[in-house]
Formats: sequence, C-alpha cells, structure tokens
Amino acid sequence: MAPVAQRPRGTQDLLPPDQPYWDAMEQAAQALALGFGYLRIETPSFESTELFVRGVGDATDIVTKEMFTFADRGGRSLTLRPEGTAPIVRAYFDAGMQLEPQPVRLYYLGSYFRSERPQRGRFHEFHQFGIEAIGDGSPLLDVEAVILAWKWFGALGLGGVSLHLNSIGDEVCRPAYRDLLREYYRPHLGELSADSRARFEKNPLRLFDSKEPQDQALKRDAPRIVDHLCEPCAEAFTTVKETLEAEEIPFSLNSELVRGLDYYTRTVFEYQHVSLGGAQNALGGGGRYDGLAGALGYKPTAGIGFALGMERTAMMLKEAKELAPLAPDVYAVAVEPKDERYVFHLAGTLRERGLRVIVDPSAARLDAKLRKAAKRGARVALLVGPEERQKGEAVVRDMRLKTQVSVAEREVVPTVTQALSAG
RNA sequence: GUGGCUUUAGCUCAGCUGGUUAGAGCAUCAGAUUGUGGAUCUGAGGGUCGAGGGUUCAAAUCCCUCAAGCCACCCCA
Repeated sequence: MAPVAQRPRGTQDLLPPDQPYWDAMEQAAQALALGFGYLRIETPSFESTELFVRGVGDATDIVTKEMFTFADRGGRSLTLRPEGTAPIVRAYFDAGMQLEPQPVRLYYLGSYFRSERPQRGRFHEFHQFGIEAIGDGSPLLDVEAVILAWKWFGALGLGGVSLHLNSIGDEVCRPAYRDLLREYYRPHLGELSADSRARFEKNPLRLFDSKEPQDQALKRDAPRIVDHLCEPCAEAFTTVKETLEAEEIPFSLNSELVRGLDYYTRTVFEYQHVSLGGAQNALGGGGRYDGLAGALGYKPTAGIGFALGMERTAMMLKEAKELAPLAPDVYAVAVEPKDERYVFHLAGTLRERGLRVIVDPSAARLDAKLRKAAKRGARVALLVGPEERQKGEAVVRDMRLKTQVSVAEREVVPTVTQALSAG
C-alpha cells in the first residue's frame, strides 16, 4: 500500500544534520539582537487577512497570488502570515508599546508562508530572522538595522555577501517622482512588456523590477529617484550613507532597488549572495516603513526593519563550511544483559555533570557496540561487564587514544571528565 | 500562475532499439571460534521502477492524466 501522505509541496523537513546550521543562525541572531537592545517577539502564525491586504498592499504579488487564505468556523478570513512586519506593528499597538520609551526594538525568528512556485531556496513555508525598530524616524536606526544584518552574516562566517542600498522617498517626494517616471515611459509604452505596461499604471517604480530584455534599455536612461528626493529624505539618506562609510560597512548604491511591498519609504536595502542564482539572489532585505502604521488604521508611526531568509542562508552556509551534528561525550555499553541496570545508573550520574551520554540498548556483541560508539563519534566509551559489576567498577575507554582503565564507581566521573578534557 | 527538464532501494546512479525472479556503489544489519571499535572479507534485509489509467502476448522501458523536484519567467527571503 502506498503511504497515505507525502510532504506537502514547497515544504521541507529540517533534519538532525541540518540543525547545526540552524543553531548557528539562531544563536548568532539572538546574541546580536540582544547586543543592540532588541528583545524577542513572536506573533501568531496566522492573522486576519485584512491585516496583510492593507499592510502589504492589495496590488502586490504577495496579496494577489501568494497568500494561504482560509476561513475559520465563524466565516472570518484568516491568512498564514506571508511576512512579519505588519503583524508586529499590529502587536505593537495591541500591547500598548507606543507608551513605552521609543523606539521599541524587537527581533523575531519564525516561519512564513507564501504560495509561490517552489524552487531552490524558495519554499511555501520558510523561516526568517528579522528585527523591527518602531516609534522613531531617525536614520540612525536605518544604519543600525543595516549593520545588524551585516554583522549576522559576518558572525556566521559567510562570505560573498553584498549590500545594496537605495532610497525611495516618502509621501512628499515620491508622487512627483512617480509622475516623472510615467512621463518618461509614456512615449515608449508600446515597447514595454505586458507586465511592465500593467506596472506603469499601478506602481511605476516596479518597472525597475523587470528582467525583460526590451525593458532593460529604457531602464538605463530612466530618471533616478535619488535625484528627486525631497530635502528631508535626501538628508536622511546622506546620514545613512555617511554613517555606513564611517563604520566601514561596504555597500553599493542601486537606484533600481525598489522592493515589492507597498509600505516601504526612504531607505531600502537588500543583501545578495554571489552564488545564489540570478533570480533568487536575495538573502534578505528591509527598509523603512513610516507609512505602515497609518495604513493599518493606527496613529502614524515610523518604523524600520529587515527580514533575512534562513533557508537561503543555510544553503550558502553549507557550501561554505561543514558543521557536524553534536556527538555524544560518552557511549555506555553493557557487556551482558545483567549489567544493563548498572550501566544505566552510571550514565545518569554522568548526565548530572552535564555530559551527553548515550546508553546502547542493543543485544549485539561487544565489538558491534563499540563500532557504533565509534561511528557516533563518542569520545569516551563506558564499559561494564560481569567482572566490573561484581567489583563495583567500570571501564573508561578513550576512543581516540584506544586506551582504557578500570576504575571504582566513584572514580568514573572524574576519570571520564579527565579523558574528555585531554587534548 | 506560465514554459521547459526530471522522477529506478535510505543516498548517488546503471538498466541498449519494450521480453524470463530489476542491478551496482555507499549506508544499514549480521557473521569472521565466543569481553573490545570506525579498515578488510563474507552474507543478509531493503524497490508494486513517483501515482493512476491505457497500448501490447509482454512495459521501469511507448501513450495520456495527476503529483513532486529542478531550471527560466513572475516575484520574493
């Protein structure tokens, strides 16, 4: 009979061999975030659909074709979260965090859901490490976010990462720029791809996202938004750039970087990896979203954050270096069934000292058990046979040196500890 | 969502133009005179050949449908 189910499309199992990479990412995230004063928050895996429609933007690809939406029993429309920022802004106000000292700095690690066609490094359920600083519009917070993400890649020892930076203005200067862009493109509408013609009306900035050959030439000569920023936006952008330079964070300006979500204002940034394929080369990105809280019906409130993709980062990490799963310190073996309880007891004593101890449960021969001890990478084997049991002793074997000593029960812990700390 | 390629043991793959009980390496388990190891040797288990339907005396091998994966596009993490 065929199994009743298989892993759903676009999902994956994170198996024990994957965990060292995930541990490294989570630990680095936590250490860095706390170091910058960001505290952890986790919001629900699903929210009211309206939160994303209003927060992310009803014309975005996420909302129009990528959400996992379902109805609860009362007929309310719910959606598995496709991104983290709108829920966190919602939580910020729900919890009254606007009354705390501003800005409120938050970080999160969790899974997100988008129903795109799966591909390498792109899943229906994926994980992000992200931060949000809400309640203050200072460009120093933009710099803080950019640096924190940069340091994360650095802490993981991941090379080949590049930082791309742009400013897309705000509600003061962007409308004028949008008109300018339309004016530029209008005479060439016939030459554009169908997708781009649709963007011309809905969101001309996204004309820059196109990879269609016929759109490329036009893109090159299009007016750049950084040349049309209003005074406050330009000033903020200068602060961001100059501070990054002073901190020696390498970045490149990319006037075509617009990002897909409606709520971004001013600073936007993205991290790319050289060996991720052209289309999925983004490891993560972020930006300022001063318009989001207002769009969600809250008091207008500034915010800045990023989200970094953990699947893609794990992929690059695996290519860069090999991390082995945690091996046990001690592999405990009973020579005969009668010795098992004594071995079980000794293992417990060793665990109380914080050691990782595996008890062999099999009825196999001693050489087979030792073979397993070796394959598991145990540093020490603890052996008990009838002789040892009768004398109240145990054999402590150093698996690497292939030497062993028989010691009294009370000497087991110090002997094992010493063997583990040697070389 | 659109187009293309792929899908044989846990993993990596072989299987020529359709023909008897589908193979290899690695991995797993077990033995190699009985309380000692990752090597070597020997052996074993493990696949309804992605799923379903069709053509045929006969299909892993041809046709159709579906599913999953990969690549490009769309877009994003």
